[in-house]
Amino acid sequence: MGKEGKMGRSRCAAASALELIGDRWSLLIVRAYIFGDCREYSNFLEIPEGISTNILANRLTWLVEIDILTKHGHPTNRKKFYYDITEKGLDLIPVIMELARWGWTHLPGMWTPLEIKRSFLNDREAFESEWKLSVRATTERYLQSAKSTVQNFPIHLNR
Amino acid sequence: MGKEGKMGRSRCAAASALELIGDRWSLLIVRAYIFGDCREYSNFLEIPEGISTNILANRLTWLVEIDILTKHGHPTNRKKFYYDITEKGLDLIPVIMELARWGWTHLPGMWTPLEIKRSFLNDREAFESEWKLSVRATTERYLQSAKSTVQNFPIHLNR
DNA sequence: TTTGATTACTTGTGCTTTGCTAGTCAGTTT
DNA sequence: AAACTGACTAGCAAAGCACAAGTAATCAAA
Repeated sequence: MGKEGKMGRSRCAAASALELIGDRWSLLIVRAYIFGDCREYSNFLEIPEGISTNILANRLTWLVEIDILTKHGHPTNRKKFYYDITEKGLDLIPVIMELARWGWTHLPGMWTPLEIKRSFLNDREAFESEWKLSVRATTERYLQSAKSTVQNFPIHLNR
Repeated sequence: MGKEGKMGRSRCAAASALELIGDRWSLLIVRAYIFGDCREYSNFLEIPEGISTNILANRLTWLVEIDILTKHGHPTNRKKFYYDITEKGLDLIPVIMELARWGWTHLPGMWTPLEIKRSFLNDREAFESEWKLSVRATTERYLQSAKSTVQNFPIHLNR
């Protein structure tokens, strides 16, 4: 991909992080995964910021390449795929949350649930580990419901 | 500028923050200010990632426009300017540090002083307020040394 | 079993942003 | 007065992105 390119690749951790995920879309996609429950291509296409198809395909490939997401065949529908997130990806929660915190304290008109603000500011570590569990659980539920759909309507007799 | 453009401007705080400072250079410039003691145009030009002049001019204007930096005439040299940082700008310390933490824990070969890691991980709030003081002090020193240069060599008699 | 929809892309076109290099120009030093 | 500095602009090529259209595989319905 185009990312490893020109930049003198300093050994500054912040600069290198930005080199990998500092474009207009990567963090937004990770946010949509973690906080927006997106698991499939089509889910990401629907995020309110409006990403275009080619860029989405491009970024998903990239995020898999740098080991933030992993890609898997859908358990029951062979034309679908779903994405899982790695520890490295989940570890972006603090980055996204600090960005959000900056936004809600300095920009007008932001919509952020009070409960989220409160629990994040109250104990960041606890917030992070709770959200990690919640993300895993969402993936679990997503996969379960994929399977149960088939169990509930095995051969579409009920209509 | 080009930033407010296409994006549907969701009310998500993280997305809006990224809309303002989520490009390849803005955060790097703020980092160079806070952690690299850059105060003048020419200082920023020398950061190891290598920013080009037009982009730098553009981003500095932008950062002033969104109230992260402020621009001032140099106290003793009328062709120079220096930049000061606002509270809104200093409040990006946690964002930059979380990015750095992600980088040093997940990317190989990063150079980060152990003391910084330790003190950040030990108490983030303390780290932030200490650095804020340090940044203010650096600006103070920068301005003092500009003045004292003149005091030490008032009419350049001593060489 | 053909027809039509869905899903996850790829391709093509044009606009916008970036990156590099080379000026410019006022103020400063020599 | 000449050379130098600091902060930009200008010009152009390359990359990134948006929008529209197309494709290939799969699935569902008639």
